[in-house]
Amino acid sequence: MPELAEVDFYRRQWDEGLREKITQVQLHAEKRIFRGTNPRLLEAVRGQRLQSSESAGKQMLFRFSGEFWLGIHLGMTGKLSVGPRDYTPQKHDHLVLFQTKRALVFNDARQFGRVLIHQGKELPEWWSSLGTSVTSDAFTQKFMAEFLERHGRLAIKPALLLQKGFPGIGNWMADEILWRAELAPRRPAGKLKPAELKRLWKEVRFVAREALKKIGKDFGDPPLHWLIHERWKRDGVCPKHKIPLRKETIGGRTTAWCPRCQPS
DNA sequence: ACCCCTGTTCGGCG
DNA sequence: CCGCCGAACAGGGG
Repeated sequence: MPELAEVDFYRRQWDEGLREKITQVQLHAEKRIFRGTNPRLLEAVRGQRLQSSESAGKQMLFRFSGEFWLGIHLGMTGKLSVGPRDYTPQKHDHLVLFQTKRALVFNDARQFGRVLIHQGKELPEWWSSLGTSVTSDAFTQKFMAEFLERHGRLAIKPALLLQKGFPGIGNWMADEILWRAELAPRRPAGKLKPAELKRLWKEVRFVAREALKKIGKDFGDPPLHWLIHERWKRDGVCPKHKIPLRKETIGGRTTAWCPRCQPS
């Protein structure tokens, strides 16, 4: 499920446990979710305090005392939650960090997500090598255009899903952005005119900011007139024209768009 | 039973 | 070596 704003929402769930010690660690060490890392390292998090958390795109980073870093990616079905101190871990709770007053729970049924553990003074490499946040000052129209140029033959829809260039943008946000920018999803990324690039850049930032505001805080609903409310309906219509949306697989992902707003 | 899925990664191909 | 595509991953829900 989670894209930019949902990821940030889930990250905040564990904030309740900031500054408090981990008293016990339960995990499913053999699960795919720990691929590429050593789950045994996590045992040593017992006795350490959760110090801070942040998110970047679809990635989250939790910092613990003792120079421990925990990275989490939620994949398609991952979520973070808080349970009571006597919480009983469920089938897909692959990592549960107990504190005196609560349990910090990571659940992921499909295990497309990932947990990474790192110990050391420096930020882990997998964190520092992430792309430039789409809401930052560094994400300029020029910066975006140069990225699209490097993937010039790729359709704009799958280009928006490249996390190196658009960290946090996922399937629904990409469709929302293209609909608002009035760009057909199959347009080659490298062939947008200056005015189109400007609209795209504006809407990338608008949709990201607005989603963070509405969803990131309390998982509220996206604004009423947004495409997201129509895109998964069987008979979804353009919020603006009320005509049926087109739906096709583009770059392996279901894509919905309005043929009138977004002409080829 | 069958088909869908807000995500990444890897192998094959050009 | 680079970039793109489809399949695979694993499970739940309609």
